[in-house]
Formats: sequence, C-alpha cells, structure tokens
Amino acid sequence: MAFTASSGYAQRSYEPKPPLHSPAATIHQPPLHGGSLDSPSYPPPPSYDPGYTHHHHQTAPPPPLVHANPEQQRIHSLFVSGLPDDVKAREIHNLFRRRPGFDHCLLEYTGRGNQVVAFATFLNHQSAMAAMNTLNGVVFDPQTGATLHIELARSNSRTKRPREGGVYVVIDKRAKVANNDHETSSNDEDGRSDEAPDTYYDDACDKIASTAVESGDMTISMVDEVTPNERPEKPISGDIPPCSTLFIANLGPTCTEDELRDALSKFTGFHTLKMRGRGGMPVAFADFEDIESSTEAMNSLQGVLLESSDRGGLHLEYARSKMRKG
DNA sequence: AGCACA
Repeated sequence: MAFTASSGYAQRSYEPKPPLHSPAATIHQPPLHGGSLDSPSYPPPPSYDPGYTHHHHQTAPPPPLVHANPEQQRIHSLFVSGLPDDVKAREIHNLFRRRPGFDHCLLEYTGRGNQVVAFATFLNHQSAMAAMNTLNGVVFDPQTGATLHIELARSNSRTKRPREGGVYVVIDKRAKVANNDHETSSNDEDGRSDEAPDTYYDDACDKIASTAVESGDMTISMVDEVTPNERPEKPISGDIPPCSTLFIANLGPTCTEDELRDALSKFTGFHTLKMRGRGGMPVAFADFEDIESSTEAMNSLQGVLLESSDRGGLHLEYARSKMRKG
C-alpha cells in the first residue's frame, strides 16, 4: 500500500498536484532520471541537420508529426542525452534558446560515470515537441560524432526558472576531483580539458553571473543573467509580436501552394494561404483565426520537412503584419 | 535570412 509517488524510478507516477510552484526557496531535487542511460532503444535518428545544406533526397519518409498520449501532452520538458561529458550548460542553453516557447534549461552531471543529461523546459507541450522534432538526432559534436537523443521528460522540470531573464541551472553530483580548486564558485570554466568543441549552436555568451549553492554533496548553480558581450543578440523570432498571420520561409523552390496548404489545413483556425515567389525562393503567409491557433501551428510546423524541402525544414515566424482581409 | 496583400 505504500505508494510512493515521488519515486523517481516509478514508471509513470505523476504528481497529482501541479508541481509548478515550490513554496520554499530551496531547490528541490530534480526528477531523477535513470532514463536513457538504461533504455537501450532510441527512436531512429532523423537525417535532418538544421541549417546545413545537405542534399538528402526526398525518398526519405515525411517528418514525424508525433502525437503524444494525453498524459504526455501535459509534459513541456524535454530530456536530453547523448551529450559529451565536457558539455557546458551554456551549450545546452544556446541549443534551445532560440526555439519558440523556450523557458529554461538544466544541465545535470549525474555522477554516474561521465554521464551528463539535460532538461529543457518550454512554455507548453507543443513548443517542446517542436524543439524535440527539430533537434533530435542532431550531431552535437562533429568532432566525436556525439548525437543528441531527445525525448519528452517523464515529468515536468521542477526547477524553477532562475529569475526574470534567467537562464539555466547546473546540478553537479560528481565527486569532486582532487583539485586545488575550492568549491566556492563552481560554475566558471573549470579550465581543464576544455577544447570547447564548438558546435553550430554557439552564440556569444561569455560572461555569466552565477551564484553557487551548496546542497549536500551536490552543487547547484543558478545563473541569474546572461550579460551579452557587447553586441546585442541577433533578433530572434520571439522579438516579433504575436500575430494571427504567420510568415513561412525556407520553402523549397518547387513547393506548391497546395502542398503547403495541405500541411496547414490540419490546424485549427487556419484560414488563408498566400504564396509569394521571391526570386526563386518562395515565401508564404498563412492567416489564422487568432493568435492561439497561429501559435499552435507555428510551433508544430517549425522545422518540419515537406516533400519539396531541399534546405531543411520549414521556418515559421509571426508575420509583421496581419493578412489583409479579402 | 527572406514579410505581401491593400
């Protein structure tokens, strides 16, 4: 009768109460995740590499529009494995920060071997799924061929977001290596074996202010703020205010209006599609009933490959102005 | 990275 709902290894025991708010300021232990360390089978890695021209022929099956179980639809955190042991939280953050709906992420040195796992939390299930579909199977370190394995987390991250404009959290359960290093500030580059295998995702993200907190034998660092070097970050799609019309780019040159409409018409509230050929590179505008439905479609179709796609998946943003009626 | 139609 002892039903331990908090057992991290319990198969599908979800908390009955919404875990969103931790009353105490103390950081709760994140959901233990034996997860993919033990699970032998990953979903087959897609052959999709974001942003890189790789001419895969359209013989490949259409992209998976994966639909999750009802319980999984409540999950808006992703579990990330396949990371190299020298991965930095900064890299995880740069990996996810541009994904629509991203909230915050967590890097955990599990202390089991050199295993490192990460959790990325989004504002909703759809945006988490979109990010997963885009990034799963992506080669994280071209030097070693390390490939990302991303799945929905078994439960939503309980780590609160660091703070407003907060960034990421690091949990280090690893035994302290014999080092002259005092454990005071633990988040700075622990300057060893750091050849910084630059990935495609690296941004400018140099100075970070961090506060280290001791909790038992593990160190939790909360990164409060990213200080952009000097230059402002490139504008991301989040800068564009939400709009019920979407701007759609990265269409293949042979993409037809019908093909695109077919993909869009699966979504609630879809109304009108207009395509414009812009110097061979077509773009499109899709109008929806309201911002909620346009957002849903944007998050779901982000990075999705069409038959006609030749330079990677769709790129969707809120349009700068709403489609004119008529 | 690319945002029109009136």
